[in-house]
Amino acid sequence: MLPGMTATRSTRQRDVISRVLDGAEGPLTVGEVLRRAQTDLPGLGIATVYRTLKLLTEQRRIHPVALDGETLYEPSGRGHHHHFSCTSCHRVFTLHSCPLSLPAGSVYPGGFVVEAHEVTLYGRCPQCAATG
Amino acid sequence: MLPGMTATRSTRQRDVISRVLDGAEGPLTVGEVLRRAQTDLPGLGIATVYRTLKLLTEQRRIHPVALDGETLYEPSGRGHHHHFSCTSCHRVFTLHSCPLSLPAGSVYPGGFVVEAHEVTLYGRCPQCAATG
DNA sequence: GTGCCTGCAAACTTTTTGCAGTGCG
DNA sequence: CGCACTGCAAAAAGTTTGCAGGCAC
Repeated sequence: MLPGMTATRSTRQRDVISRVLDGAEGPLTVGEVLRRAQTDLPGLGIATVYRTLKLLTEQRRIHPVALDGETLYEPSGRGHHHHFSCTSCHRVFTLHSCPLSLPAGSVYPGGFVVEAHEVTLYGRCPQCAATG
Repeated sequence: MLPGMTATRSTRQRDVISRVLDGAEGPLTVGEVLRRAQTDLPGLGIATVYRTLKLLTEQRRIHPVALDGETLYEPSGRGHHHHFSCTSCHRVFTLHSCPLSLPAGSVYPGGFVVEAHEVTLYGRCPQCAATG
């Protein structure tokens, strides 16, 4: 480790929070991370969740997803993907295909140099479409 | 007017806030709406901005746009469009073309019934691309 | 044993609500 | 002139920070 750097410890809290995010079906809100992590670690505090999400984000192990004005978190390194937000049950799903062909470096009409893109689809998830 | 319904009045505050949104180059944050509206109406309070944005949203005259965890507002009825968020100057622009062909009712791989979609492009705006 | 990490509580920030006065219709 | 609307201030909700004790290493 470089001089001046501080160590980052492995703790039960951080392990549980990472595991919750890794095992989720899609990105989670702060509250949802807390709730799920507390089933393993009842005493876990919300401040630790915020601090850990910030730490993991700085380490690029997870990243925030802005959706409907909420900030959700999901693990990084799962490749390019997008999200589907169900207007009925309000769950968010991860979509593994991309409907868009816009490689980084493309120039969009008007002179906008595209570095990245985000697509969110809204509608009814398979379950809600069948039910409703 | 139907019985039980309450009237909605036209006021200087509402007019100014609507005008600010109509004249903006892209969607605005609550704080930005307040700041711009106050140049015309210095005494305007933040509570009135929140209440008016909520009212205009219920009337479908404007709608919220989720972007980077912030909620921005823009006028409705300007047709299908998307947004470009500049990673350098952090301004948000409105894009008048759509890179995506996904009509409402399409079924996306996995059985997701699409009602709407949102695309956000990230990168450098024409100005920042030229400067930087 | 050292000092990073945690839980709790207090401090901030952002959004909502209550209330008395104001002004639209 | 009645009552919806506004500004102010307090309340509620969401996020960050300070601190004393606990635990990883």
